[in-house]
Amino acid sequence: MRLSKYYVPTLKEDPADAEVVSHKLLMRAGMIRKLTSGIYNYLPLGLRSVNKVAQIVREEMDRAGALEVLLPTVQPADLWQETGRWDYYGRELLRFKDRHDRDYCLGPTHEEVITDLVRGEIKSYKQLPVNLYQIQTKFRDEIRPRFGLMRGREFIMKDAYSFDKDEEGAEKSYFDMFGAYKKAFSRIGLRFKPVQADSGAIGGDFSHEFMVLAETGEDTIASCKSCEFAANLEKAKVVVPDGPDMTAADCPAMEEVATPGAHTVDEVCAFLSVTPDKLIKTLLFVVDGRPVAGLVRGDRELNDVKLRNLVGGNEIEFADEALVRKLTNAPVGFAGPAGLSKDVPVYADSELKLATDWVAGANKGDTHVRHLSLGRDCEVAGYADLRVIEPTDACPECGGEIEFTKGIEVGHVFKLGLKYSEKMEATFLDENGKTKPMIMGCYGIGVSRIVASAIEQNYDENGCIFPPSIAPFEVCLISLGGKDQDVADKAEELYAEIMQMGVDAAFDDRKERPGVKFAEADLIGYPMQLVLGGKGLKNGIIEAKDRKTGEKIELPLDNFAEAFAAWRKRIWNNWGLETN
RNA sequence: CGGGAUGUGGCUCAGUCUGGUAGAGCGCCGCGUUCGGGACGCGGAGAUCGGAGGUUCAAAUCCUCUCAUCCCGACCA
Repeated sequence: MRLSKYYVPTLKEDPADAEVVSHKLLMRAGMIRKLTSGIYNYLPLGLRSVNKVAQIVREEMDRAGALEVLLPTVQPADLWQETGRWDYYGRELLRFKDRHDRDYCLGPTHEEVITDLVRGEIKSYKQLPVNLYQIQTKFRDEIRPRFGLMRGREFIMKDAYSFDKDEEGAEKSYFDMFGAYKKAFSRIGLRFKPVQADSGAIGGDFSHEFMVLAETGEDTIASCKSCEFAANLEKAKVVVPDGPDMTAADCPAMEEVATPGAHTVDEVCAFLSVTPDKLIKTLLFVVDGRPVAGLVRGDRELNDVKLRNLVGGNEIEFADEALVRKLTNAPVGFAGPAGLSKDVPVYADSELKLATDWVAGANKGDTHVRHLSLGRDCEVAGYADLRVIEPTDACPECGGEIEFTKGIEVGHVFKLGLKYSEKMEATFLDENGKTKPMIMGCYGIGVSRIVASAIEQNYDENGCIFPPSIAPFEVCLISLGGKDQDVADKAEELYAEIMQMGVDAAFDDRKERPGVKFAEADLIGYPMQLVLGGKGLKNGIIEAKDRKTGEKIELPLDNFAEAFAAWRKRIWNNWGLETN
């Protein structure tokens, strides 16, 4: 590709509305342009990267036996009504009507459509398993799109759906995808980690997220320094250290104490001169419309996903101020487990069994209680792991040390089970002629998000640093033959040679000053730069720069193809990649 | 949806408080010089100051409404 005939509108300054590096650099390198909030145009360079990611994903999906299809973006409401998601999915689902006043939506995901397709075609266990995937544009009307391609409303995603006749098959499909994902992300050249994720009502280890490790990630991962354990913060189990059950132990009679104006844990502690670990924090939630209370120690954080899963709910949110008043007869800040409305089941974090004589809210304005015993003074519906893991906690699998890292979710594998097949009657006849629902799994990869996360993980003050596997072009050949026709001619010759090798090259043959060419090559982040100048030509060499390390070497012009091939191989290898 | 902020040539911003003929840098076009890390000189084009209404002799500037975008929060594969 000749840059003189290409379209790369670079920017010298950061766009005003970009916050994160990937957004700034994608804009500055002329790869994307915003059309409207959360919706972007992909320019030639950006599209090339997206397509390269998609192609790697496609190859690994095919290799794993999945079959590519293409499903519509516009979906009829009645399918969504079948699964109940038309009502449940909420504002994120962009709905509209056609000229006949029929309801439609833009697909944020395709479980309904794929299940509908399969149920019409597959009737026998002999046709199973089947795994269908597509690479396509999704639309989710995010409450708050941000960070450029990282969290857009419209984005490109690969989604796959597997259908199996039994549990063993479903498990195999799941782990086949898990393996394919590892291969795909490795080939893309990103540092990533599969982590256990929340699988809602399904339970077990049948949900993993693939995280690209980057400082700027929105998610936090808890991982073990000594074993393989890694989990999303919301999923990470907390193991309570052994100790005697103190819920029935002796404790002075509970008494109320006035704590005027003390709402927060810190304020109460300061007022009563106790440490936060002597306090019980009582948090009121609404799960699927019903109130629930969760108890954790004053110095801990309650994990709402764990509480939601414990009570088997779908949607959990904090009780609003009015509800708190109704349930506790007090303003926010004075809720406690003792004397709470009987309509509210109280669940306590397991850790609370290990001590007694607590301080807690009194369900009365400006008042707390002390000497509270959970066994004596309140009714606890159950004890369970309810809190968020902390770096000081032990690894739940091996007891080792835990560390926290930031990550960007770029893939998710999930066992769906019968959720959709039952509701939509996607059934088949088994070996015994019995009708059974298919067992499903779904597997997503954020294709456009990967391009952004590659930049989040690899950039410097001069611009992007793309892995060669997904760079818009692997190499940029820069000709400094301004008025030196010999240089220009030789560059042409080299370009032809590189093209002949089948290498993806950009040829900077523009009439620009050298500084401009260098700066733009760095900004765009071609992993390899070849610079041919007058002096080099005279000395029979061309300069080769590794964008990642900045290392420059000289390649001989005699035998250029061979020297270049060897250098190129080294660059790929340094990224942990194989040349194709 | 709550809190905060911003809308001025293609881009980044000044000008708004204190109303008086719309600015700079970058980019773009032309000419010349320059040519190994985003050059320089000269000459140009390009803006109904987000939109609507109002106050005023006069509005980018003051008032009202509205739209859009961004940030924080809640939310989210």
